[in-house]
Amino acid sequence: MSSTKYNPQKIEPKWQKRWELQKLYKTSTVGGSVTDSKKKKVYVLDMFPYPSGQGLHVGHPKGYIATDIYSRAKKMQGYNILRPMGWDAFGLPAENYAIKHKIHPETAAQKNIKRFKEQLSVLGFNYDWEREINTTDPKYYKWTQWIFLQLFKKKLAYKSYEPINWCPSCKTGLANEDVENGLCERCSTPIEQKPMYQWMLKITKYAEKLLNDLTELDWEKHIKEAQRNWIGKSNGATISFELKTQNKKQKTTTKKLKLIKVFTTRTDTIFGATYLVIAPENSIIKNLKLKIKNYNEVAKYIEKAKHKTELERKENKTKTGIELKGITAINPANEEEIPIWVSDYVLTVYGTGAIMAVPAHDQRDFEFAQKFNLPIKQVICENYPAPICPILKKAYEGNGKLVGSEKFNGLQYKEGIEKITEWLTKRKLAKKTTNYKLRDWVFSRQRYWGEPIPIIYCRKCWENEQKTTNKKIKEGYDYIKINDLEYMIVPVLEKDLPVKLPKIKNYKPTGTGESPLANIKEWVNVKCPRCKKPAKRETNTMPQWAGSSWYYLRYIDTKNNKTLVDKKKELYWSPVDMYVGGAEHATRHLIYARFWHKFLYDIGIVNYKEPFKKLYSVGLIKGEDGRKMSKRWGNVINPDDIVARFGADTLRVYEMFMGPFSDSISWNIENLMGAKRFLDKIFKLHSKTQIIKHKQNTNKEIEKLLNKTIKKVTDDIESFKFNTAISSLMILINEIVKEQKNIPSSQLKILNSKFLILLSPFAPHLAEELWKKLGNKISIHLEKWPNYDKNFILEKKINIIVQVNGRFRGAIEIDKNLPENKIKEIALKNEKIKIWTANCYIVKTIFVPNKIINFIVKQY
RNA sequence: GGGCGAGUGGCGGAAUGGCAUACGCGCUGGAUUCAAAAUCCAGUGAGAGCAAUCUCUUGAGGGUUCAACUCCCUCCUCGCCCACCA
Repeated sequence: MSSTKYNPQKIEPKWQKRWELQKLYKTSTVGGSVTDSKKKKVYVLDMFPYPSGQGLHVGHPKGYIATDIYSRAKKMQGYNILRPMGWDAFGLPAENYAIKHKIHPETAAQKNIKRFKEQLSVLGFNYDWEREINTTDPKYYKWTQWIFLQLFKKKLAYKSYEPINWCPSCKTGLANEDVENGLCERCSTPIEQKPMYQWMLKITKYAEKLLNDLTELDWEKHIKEAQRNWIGKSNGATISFELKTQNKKQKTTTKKLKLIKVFTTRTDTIFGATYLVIAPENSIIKNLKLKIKNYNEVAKYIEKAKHKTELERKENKTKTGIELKGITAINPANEEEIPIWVSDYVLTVYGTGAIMAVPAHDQRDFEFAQKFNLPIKQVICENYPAPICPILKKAYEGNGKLVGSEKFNGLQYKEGIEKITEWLTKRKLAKKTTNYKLRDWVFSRQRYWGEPIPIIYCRKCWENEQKTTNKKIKEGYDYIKINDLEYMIVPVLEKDLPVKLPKIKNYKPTGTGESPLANIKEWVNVKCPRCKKPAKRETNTMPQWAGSSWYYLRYIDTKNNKTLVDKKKELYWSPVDMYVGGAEHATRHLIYARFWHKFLYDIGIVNYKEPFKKLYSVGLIKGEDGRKMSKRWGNVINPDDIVARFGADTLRVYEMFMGPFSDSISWNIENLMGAKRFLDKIFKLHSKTQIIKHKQNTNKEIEKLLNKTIKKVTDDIESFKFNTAISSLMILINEIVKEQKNIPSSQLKILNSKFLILLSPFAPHLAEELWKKLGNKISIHLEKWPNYDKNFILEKKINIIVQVNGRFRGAIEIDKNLPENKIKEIALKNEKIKIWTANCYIVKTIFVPNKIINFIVKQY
């Protein structure tokens, strides 16, 4: 009848089909029944995949297996579960793949999704596929566009013309987050700075909230730290330096050119500021043009700096620069006249784009000063009163007290910052300032495969506006100048959403700063929704990160045509209780999604401030050679092959048993065989006819072990320690196999049932198969999770460790909670202990109840 | 340069103040087999010993403690993230 060999190839597809037919994993609809909405919920979410052309490798499912186990266990523990899956299919990689293989991106995306879904389906996951979403579906991106319109209404989406990161290979602008070490994150091409019109999202307005609310989140520390660093808050002061032309007595007259402002966190070092440095792109330079005697040379330097890629700037550690001749600045602290330089080691995008250089206490300034022979003045000393300071070999960046700083001498540097800032502020020369490294999000891409930005440019509206109102309108938010003609920026009406991405033949990037959509006349030319006169559509598209910044909300209410998500349903299901994905998203997806979520909260769309309550990051599965799995190294392992050879349950158990979930560990086929053997052993135990001896007593030992195992597996699943959960299951099964002849059949049956329930989240197919074999009619996955009996775990007899002088010398079995003096008596009578206490007297006894007794002894 | 984390058998790892090396892999020996695979049994950190047993051992050094893989300090090595951010 039933086969005696464990045959996953046969049983796994069988159960997958049945589960699907039974709709075992359909999420219960909330709102319909009272009991359901009263039931506690758990929302378990994987970072949805980007369906690439290569398909999945064995590393991808690791996180999905973990969430599968977690959600299965939670369901059995009585929770309402939401566990959906979907596809993040817009964006550069999909488009580049499509261009390379000469297939339309839409066709490629569909093909890749199909392949991914097939690969996932053989692993036996409990996704509710009725809630599948796809970011490229117009019904979905309608709401991505809708969010953009809301951002626009609140002036958090604006147009700006400034130099941004440009990838010459992908032919598009990129966000700061898409650049790694000066290279394009997708294709590793050096990034250039190119000024162009861009849609920007004002994420900086949320910098403080994004930073502060991190404390509430139950996330791994390193992810939170990564976000903190990325936001990069620093408190300091903006200090004004007055300018002087070469004609020393005559200060510059133009009001605009009177000052240069710098940002510093170290006001205490201002007496050591011996020159100023301005970033080449800083507009101050152009404004000072007439005063600069060597302007031509300066202009040349600036031109050269502009053409350097980010990478060249960073790689070339030797500092370059040029002095602005004919113009100097006054150090507001000591009234000293100091030179002004231009150098590309100062960034335009941070602070004011100008710095006060303190070469004695900043290594970068130090290098620059040395190269150009500028004075280096030490104002912080480690020892105070300072000995004659030796000539510095490098900048002293440590702590210390102030010297050479007139009345502030002797102050601890922190106090110095306070006092000097106060002193300058009173004279209106400084202002406390906070700066962030976080920059506004460059939100437009000059590419085809993305959500169209729902904006229309109307010349007529601009003209009407000029005629009819005196209202001040603002460039970027309200109008835009293209080729010297102004246009009003008109948002698409909400009722006209979605703005569908037209299907076109030529979708290759143009490189002109416009997307290929610009060539589709019939799409670009539209009626203005305001004045109904001819107008033009925005042709840039949204970046890859747009759709993924809110997808977790849509799963709650996938089919809603009226709103993004029903607020009541959102109240019930949000926030995501368990979110699992790669750590590489710490400063991209996770920060963007938090930003959008906070915005949606502020405009009343969602009920909670934060989207993801708890977060675990998946550790990488490396190749057998220890390198990252990649086509390049030929070390990629395909999950389909593993499933075909060993079965999905083996793959699942192995990947969870490899080691700690967040660690990256190399694939090892022999270890995988170990997981297979574990499942074989279970199958074998169940297929053997049990020989039953009658009238046996309940086996107390195995009962105790069972209860311990229930506790261990339950706790370990909760804290994502799957490796030790599996190890405790192994211990239990080994013991059952060994002891089965000493276990009465009625007890063995219960034991086996409970074991299978504990196993079922890890190896759902095998557990189901054996569950049926035990005679059960209803799926094991609908069973209740077992409780453990505390009384079995709390043992009556316990082992107490006996130490002499802190060293282990034996263990004694005693009744639990025996008083110290009794234990002492027993221990000292013990033969083994006697050896170590002979001829000694006891100086001290350390006793930890039910754990240890330690005698400190000395020889007579 | 800054931030975060890690270093334990031949390997993946367990233990997070209280018997270091659970569990798995590998290896060695044996059973089974014509033979192999699979399976089962025994052993497996190092050193000494016939043995009971003892000594040493968690990257290095120091400290706290009756007791340290675990806590503190210094150093070394590796990994990840960020980086001319003033």
